[in-house]
Amino acid sequence: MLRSFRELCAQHGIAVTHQRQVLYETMQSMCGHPSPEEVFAVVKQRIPSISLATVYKNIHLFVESGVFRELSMHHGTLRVEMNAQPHHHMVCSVCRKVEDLPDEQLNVQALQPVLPSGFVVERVSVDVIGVCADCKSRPN
Amino acid sequence: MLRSFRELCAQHGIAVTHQRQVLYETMQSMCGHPSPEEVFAVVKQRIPSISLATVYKNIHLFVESGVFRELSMHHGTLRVEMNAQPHHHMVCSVCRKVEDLPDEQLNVQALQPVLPSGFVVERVSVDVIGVCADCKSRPN
DNA sequence: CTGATTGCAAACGGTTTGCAGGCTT
DNA sequence: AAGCCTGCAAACCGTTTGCAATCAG
Repeated sequence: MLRSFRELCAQHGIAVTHQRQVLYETMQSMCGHPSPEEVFAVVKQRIPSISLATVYKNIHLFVESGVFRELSMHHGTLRVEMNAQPHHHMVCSVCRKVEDLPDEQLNVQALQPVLPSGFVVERVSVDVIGVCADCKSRPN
Repeated sequence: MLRSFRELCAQHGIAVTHQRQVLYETMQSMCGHPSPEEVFAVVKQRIPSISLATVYKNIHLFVESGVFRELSMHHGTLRVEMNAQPHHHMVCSVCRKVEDLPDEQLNVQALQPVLPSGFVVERVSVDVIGVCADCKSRPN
């Protein structure tokens, strides 16, 4: 379970640099889902000369090599829901296309979430993440 | 079911303008979840003089007044998942804070989604959307 | 008539890129 | 030694804002 950063890098085929190691440790130590700017501010305390570009490059490297994951598979730009029916989404992890999935096709009531008290639920949204038929058949 | 745009505006307390009406009709007619730029390109065919700023202003107005909804409740900036355990999310619709919800606290296997053939599922991600305790207690 | 809405252009904020020098392997 | 990685500054792109002219109620 407790493995060194060197091993982790070897496993993912990426070089071990000081910036990379401090960034990794910092991200692991931060709770929640901080933004790149927030991570940058903390890393800067240990490496004052680090640049924001390096933080971005390495966060992407970590995500691409599978060390971390992206929080949301959705598009980066504003997307609006015009479908007024209750429904959920199928998201393609390759092309990021989002398709609707009618609520009846999912047994959402069965979820029965155990939540901390104080959180007032408005609705439950399910994303079925995978690879769409188009991306599956496309060679690349 | 079939109600006029005038009625819809009256109901939401917003003024009826030509741009607004064409934008609404265009968005309703586009399938999927087009970006503001994509909507703009289509609306421009009917109103060549319309500006992108107007499209943005009105999409926001539609979302604020409840005519449409936002596709994803997540932050606009890049957020990374450092928690390697299988889990889901509780998202506050007010402050957009995201908290983790361990997979065991949700009966996800019970969902049994009915999917179109050709879609290969990687995982199912559940967002429990609501208002967190902090935002609930905060007066504003 | 009054306030809301529009189109424009400039500003903005988060993110990416090109590049010269430095570090890892 | 070869190539990857860093820091910098400029570019980028989606989005927002300020403003004067125009429109809806």
